[in-house]
Formats: sequence, structure tokens, C-alpha cells
Amino acid sequence: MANWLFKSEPNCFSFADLEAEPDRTTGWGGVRNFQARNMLRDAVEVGDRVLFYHSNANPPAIAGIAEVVRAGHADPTAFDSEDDHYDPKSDPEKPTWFQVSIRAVKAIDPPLGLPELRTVSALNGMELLRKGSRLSVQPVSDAEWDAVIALTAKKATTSKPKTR
DNA sequence: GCCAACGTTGGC
DNA sequence: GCCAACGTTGGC
Repeated sequence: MANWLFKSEPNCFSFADLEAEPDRTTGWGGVRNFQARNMLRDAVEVGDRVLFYHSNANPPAIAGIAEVVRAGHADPTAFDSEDDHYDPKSDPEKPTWFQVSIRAVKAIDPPLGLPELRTVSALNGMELLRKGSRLSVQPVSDAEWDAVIALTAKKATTSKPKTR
């Protein structure tokens, strides 16, 4: 089993949007980068864990946890001429683009912003935090995963309970 | 809006 | 196969 980080622009598709999907599940379509495509096609497996990251957001942050419920298969948005990600060169018999399906597991609320993530030494080498990192599907090591989860737990116990 | 860091394209 | 031009991503 492996861990991943998937990026999405929340004004396009947020973690809340994923939670609102039927069965909290969606096909992760529209990825048009070969490196990311290769991982979706060859490496991502059912049961893998996913950090759901909001890019181009304010703040940019890890906003939830998801799990892979279907391994790589043809990305249907490539065949839909109405879709923004339509690719007429992708042949349904031999698809160029792949997606996996993911299901929302749990929101991270409040989300973990980049500055906060940078305070954790265990995340020093994390791909997400590398300058110029643009890959929309990234592998996450077990140590990095654990450090992120530990940060959410720490935050939960540190935050003051709301009183009224 | 700026700009660094990419990935892709296309001429040669 | 090289590489300059261009387009995109994404933090700030």
C-alpha cells in the first residue's frame, strides 16, 4: 500500500465537493501531465491513501484524506468534446489519459497550510514543499504521511474548545 | 500581478 | 537530438 498527494484547485473541485459526491466518490479525471499519468496508470492501487491538497487557494493547504477505490482506468473526460479536458487524440481503444477513483475519508478542518507544514522537520524533503513543485500527483512516504497525521492530531488537542 | 520553475512544442 | 520559445502552474 502506498500514499499519495493529489492537488486540486478548490474553486474547481474542493474536498467539500468530493464529500458531496454520491458515495463520496469521484473519478480523478483531467490530469494531463505524463509523469502524473504514469503514476495514475501504473502505481496507484486500491486501498492507497490520499492527501487532498488545495492549490491556488487561500491558504494553500491539505484539506482532507481520501482513499483509492478504483485503480487506473481510461479517463472519460478525454473523450468528451464538451469537457475542458477533451483530447481528440486520445483513442478509447488505446487511451492516452488515465484516472483513478477516490472516496472522501475525512476532512482536515482547519486545513494544514503550507507554512505550518514547513515547521515539521520530518516533512523537509516532501515533494509538495519543494520550490517549484508542480506535479499534481505526488508520492508520499510513510514517514511523511505519519508526520502529517500527527500534525492534525496535535492541532486537535492544541486548539481551544469553543465555549458559549 | 509578478515571477520562478517547470513541461511541451516545433524548427533545425 | 538540441534548444529556444512558449504556455502553465502555483506560491506569494
